[in-house]
Amino acid sequence: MAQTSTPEEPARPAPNPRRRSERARRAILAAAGELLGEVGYARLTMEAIASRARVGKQTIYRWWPTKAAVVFDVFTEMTGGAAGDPLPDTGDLDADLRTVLHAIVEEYADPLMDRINRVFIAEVQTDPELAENVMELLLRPNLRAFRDRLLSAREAGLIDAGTDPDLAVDLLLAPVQQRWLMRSGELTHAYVDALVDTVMRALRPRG
Amino acid sequence: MAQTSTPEEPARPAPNPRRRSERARRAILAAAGELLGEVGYARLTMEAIASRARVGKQTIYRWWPTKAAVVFDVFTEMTGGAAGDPLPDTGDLDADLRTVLHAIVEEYADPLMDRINRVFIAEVQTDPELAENVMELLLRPNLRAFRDRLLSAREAGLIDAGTDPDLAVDLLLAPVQQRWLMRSGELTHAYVDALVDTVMRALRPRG
Amino acid sequence: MAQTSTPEEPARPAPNPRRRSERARRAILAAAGELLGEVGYARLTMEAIASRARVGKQTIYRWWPTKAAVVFDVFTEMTGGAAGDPLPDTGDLDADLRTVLHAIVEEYADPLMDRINRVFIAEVQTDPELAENVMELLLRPNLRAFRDRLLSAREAGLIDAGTDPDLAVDLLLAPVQQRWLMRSGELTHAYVDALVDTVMRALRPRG
Amino acid sequence: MAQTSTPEEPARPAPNPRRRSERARRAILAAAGELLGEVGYARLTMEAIASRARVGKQTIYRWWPTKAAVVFDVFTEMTGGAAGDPLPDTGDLDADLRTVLHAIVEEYADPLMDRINRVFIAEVQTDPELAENVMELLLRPNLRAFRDRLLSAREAGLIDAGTDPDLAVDLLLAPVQQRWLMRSGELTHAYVDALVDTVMRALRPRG
DNA sequence: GTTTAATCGAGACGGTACGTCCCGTCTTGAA
DNA sequence: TTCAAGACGGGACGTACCGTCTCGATTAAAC
Repeated sequence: MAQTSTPEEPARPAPNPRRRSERARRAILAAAGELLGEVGYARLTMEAIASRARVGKQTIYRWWPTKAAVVFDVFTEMTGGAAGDPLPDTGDLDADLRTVLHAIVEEYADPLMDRINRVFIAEVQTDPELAENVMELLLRPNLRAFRDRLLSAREAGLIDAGTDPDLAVDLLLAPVQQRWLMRSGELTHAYVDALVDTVMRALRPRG
Repeated sequence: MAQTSTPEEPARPAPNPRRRSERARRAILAAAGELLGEVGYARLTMEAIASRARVGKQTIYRWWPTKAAVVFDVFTEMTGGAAGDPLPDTGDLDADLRTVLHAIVEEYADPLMDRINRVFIAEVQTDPELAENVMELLLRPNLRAFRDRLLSAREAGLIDAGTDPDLAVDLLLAPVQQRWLMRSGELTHAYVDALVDTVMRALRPRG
Repeated sequence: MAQTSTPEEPARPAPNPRRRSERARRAILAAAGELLGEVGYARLTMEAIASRARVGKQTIYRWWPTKAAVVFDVFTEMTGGAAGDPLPDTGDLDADLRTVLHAIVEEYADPLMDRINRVFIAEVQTDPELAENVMELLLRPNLRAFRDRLLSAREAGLIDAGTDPDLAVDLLLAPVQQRWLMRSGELTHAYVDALVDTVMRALRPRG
Repeated sequence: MAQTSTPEEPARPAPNPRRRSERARRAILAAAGELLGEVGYARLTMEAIASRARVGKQTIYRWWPTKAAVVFDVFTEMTGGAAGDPLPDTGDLDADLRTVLHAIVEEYADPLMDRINRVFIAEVQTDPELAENVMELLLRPNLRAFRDRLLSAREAGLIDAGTDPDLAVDLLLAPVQQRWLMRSGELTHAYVDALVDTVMRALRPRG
């Protein structure tokens, strides 16, 4: 989750994870989390993390290649790997989608989540390896959960047999994420309801 | 287009734009553009821009508050304010949308555009003022162009009278931008075609 | 006097001495001098000098290549280039030598001079370029002063015409410096008197 | 020879020398010696010694308090405690002195001896405890050997009865060591011969 | 011969300082 | 006044070593 570099350029002899200090790991992630809240990502420094965690800088660099990697672990530690829980399946597809999308809207409304999510979006643009990590660990599981719910609905005949599930997922998630990301419009529950209504109109089984 | 700070805090006597050196301005933007291509945004420094442009650092700081502002101007200089051109209106809404979305896909496929667009996405997460500039000058015009085309189609009875044009725009653009942004899936012309098909199914006039 | 490196390896564009800040120069030398007295040379750090002098570290590194070079300038600033004053010439050679050697003994007895002199002796063992500087600016002038006095005495017929002045200088200075340097014996005025007596016995004109 | 600290401050339970690994001791001294030759004393690090010797750092710190102490043992291991051998006594004092001083000149001409001797000179300026060790184990025996030879010559009536043997030793050794140490002049056999000649002139029995 | 406690190789740890890179401001002539 | 140039005070970087501190895995002394 932490290691982002693959080609091992400078041949530093690779630290032994069995001897890693759990105490230091926790202190670093805690310090990073606190500072992230206090000063934001741009003004977050490795030096400040080390000093707040009462840890040598080397101890951070030994286990994380970059500031982004540390923050990434702060995040995964926080959410406890909740990403990818399957969607509820009450039989009422519209209601289930609404439930989950409302929850997402709530999450984006939380200032800490907002901030930390924006950090990833920003970092991911620059660091392709981090991008892959974020995709694989945070996004893809969610996309899959939606996809699975839609597939089960398709089998139940609730949506058209010809529906491309990936496209359907994009139609449900992308507008929400886009509004949040670009602040291109208000992100309300009403918006989500209208979104689900409209998308479902396109997915309904055709004659 | 350059000044991103509004309240003129530090009482520096506000440079006189009439005496501004056009030569320096051009050299700075050119140097910034080149370096952006060579090292990317994160490793782009004011110092390097100044040195490449054979310009004093002060000359940059006199006219742009931040690195992001410089790059922003590089971008607007490049696109020549093309943002916001109205969509073609051939009467065939599906075809018009496809045309424009295919063009967007092409743009994202251009490495320089890809890179520079990612810079904005990243910066915008941190700098709310830049965010507003980007929204106002780059995004909103495009959204408006789509919106106008959809409104004209609604008037022509091609899409349902109850259609929320903002939501419709989101449905057409967000999936494309999302795929590009998060690299969450291939961004092909076939995808765009399927997208337009599906969205139009939701928008068609209902009995 | 400060620059100790000759081959200009990394091609850093060589700072312009005309624009050098006298204020910073003075502050750095003052801070270095104070700290040298407080913690000694081994525990003296560039960081502490910079911080005490309220100066960026780069400002030190811009003008001095090493800690030793800074301390070297502290020293030359202190002594004001006094090295190399000609010896008194009262006509009484023995008395003149005694006067000067007693003064040297006093100088070595001063704790600050002791400390700073030891720094040079130590550094000079490692850094041949500094060694050359020290030799040329601090030692050689003194050796020359002694040599000149002995030559004038030889012309006056006070010492044997066959005397090698360089050897004679060594006989007068080396034992004093050696005792101080290696702490191999007490360095008293009585010792100096006996030394002059004995050496003069070797130098007296022979039949 | 190794322990330079006297009062056993930190109550660490004092390692048992009987269980000491001879293999490790040799490897450490060998590694230190090699590295000393390769990178010099200033760039010699405990870490490098440990790694080259394939030894834990603790094993070094267990038996030597400082880098200087290690190098000191490298040296004593090398010379095998040859310091302090009595001077030859052929009856011809001048010849005996010349013999020994020529040997010293040869020693200083050997690059490894030159380097290692300079290390001690340098270290001794900073570390008074090491200074005492070096004086006691390396220098004083040599001084004593010279002194003894001169005393026997004085008894034989070869030099004046009033001669202070300590001063006489200084007159013979200090100029040689000084020239080597400060590189203040060439250190040739001719120089040594002239030195002995001149000094002996001062020491000859007076009417 | 076994036991057992100290030493060993290894290397992670909390730290300090290094020398470098930029930041954004300030100062100096020349145009 | 603006410009090119670049020195300045400062903050953070990522690295190198310091000397201390665990870890098992050998030893070698005492049983």
